[in-house]
Amino acid sequence: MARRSGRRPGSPDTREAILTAARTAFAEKGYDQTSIRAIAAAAGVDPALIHHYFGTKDQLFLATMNAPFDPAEVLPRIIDGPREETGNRLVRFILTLWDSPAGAPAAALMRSAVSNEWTARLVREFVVTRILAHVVKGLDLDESEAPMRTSLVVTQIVGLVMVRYIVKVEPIASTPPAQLTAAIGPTVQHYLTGDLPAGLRHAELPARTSATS
Amino acid sequence: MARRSGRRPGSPDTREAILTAARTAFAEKGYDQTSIRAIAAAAGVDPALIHHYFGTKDQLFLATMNAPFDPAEVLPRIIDGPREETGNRLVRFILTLWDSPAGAPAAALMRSAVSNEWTARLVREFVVTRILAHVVKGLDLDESEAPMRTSLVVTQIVGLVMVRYIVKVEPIASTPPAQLTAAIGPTVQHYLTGDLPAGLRHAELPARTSATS
DNA sequence: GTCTATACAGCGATAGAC
DNA sequence: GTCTATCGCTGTATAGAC
Repeated sequence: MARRSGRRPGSPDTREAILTAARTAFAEKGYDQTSIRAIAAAAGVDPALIHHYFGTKDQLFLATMNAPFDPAEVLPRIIDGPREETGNRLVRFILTLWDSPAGAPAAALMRSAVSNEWTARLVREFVVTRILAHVVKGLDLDESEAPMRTSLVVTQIVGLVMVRYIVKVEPIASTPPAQLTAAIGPTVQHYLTGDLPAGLRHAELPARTSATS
Repeated sequence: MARRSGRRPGSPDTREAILTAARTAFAEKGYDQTSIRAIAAAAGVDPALIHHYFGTKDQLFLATMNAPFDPAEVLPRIIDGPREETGNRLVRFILTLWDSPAGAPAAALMRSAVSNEWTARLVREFVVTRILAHVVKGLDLDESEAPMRTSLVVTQIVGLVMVRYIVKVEPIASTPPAQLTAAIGPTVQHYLTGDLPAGLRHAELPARTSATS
């Protein structure tokens, strides 16, 4: 948890020091803007050691992504409970995740997904399939509506995360989780189980736009 | 509009060629990931010419930002009309802006704001103050509620833009603007004029979180 | 195991020849 | 006006000495 401060010659847990330094660095700057040298400096080790332990920069990034949380253990906290409060539980889960140490890899992933194609794919598969797919599945929705409902939920969640943790716009960045949940949870709930406007109920997506002005 | 393809020795409108190439490059890669050399190659000019015309890379970026649209001309399209449909008009405006050529600078700004501090400030001031502040002002809201309502709107708008234009998650990325407006407009409307949960009605933001788990 | 030294590529920016 | 050449810097990655 604590960042390595001084020099650490001959430390046995150099590997862990590199990992934690890499986590915070990636979380703050994103993948592209984080240099191996900077990670090495923060960890108090030599840059060459990083390559020695983890190989390439990509492999190091993936190593920091491992085991931020266990989906099987955490999913019930979103799924179990009254159906009408799934939105609240989802928002609350997101906020507690990001406010915890496990939020650092998530921040890194978000920051990197914007300018990096393969991390963007990681986001889609990780967040969408590993979390939201299970949540939606437990709500016995019309299967043809599920993708659109999921996407709408993603817009609200991604926007919340971006504004609160990445761009840090006030007052959202300083609002307590409980109140934020009360404000945004109902929106997510509506996207999950509320009425969808006619036309996007089913997955019929016309190639033409009808009215834009 | 069309990207310069071949070589253009001695062209009189080299400046414009550079600008359009820069716009699309910044829009696709963001500020940091776009190199002067890449822009020059796309425009079919020499890298040194870019410095000659625009000075530094920052100045070139700012030059591409100029005049995507005129707020004074476009704001009435959001403000004028029934108060209960302001959310719809706002979402529709965002979608038409981003689907138009003027969306390229906006995309560049969004992509860059994530990893770049001074472009993030640009986003906050440009989008929030130059657009949303005027919209909110026209709704005769409780002044103490305005910042929180604006922030909530920003979460939904930013999320929509991120999912549709930056990360391009389906089916949102392919949904016609009209149907997207119908789905998300009411959310924005609710954040603007709907009931806020007790506790964040006013700007009293306790430093402690009350209940997170 | 750990670190010094360095190879190699790409960046923004500048000077100056044509 | 346009382009060649180059400087100074930073990045990843590797080879090899201790």
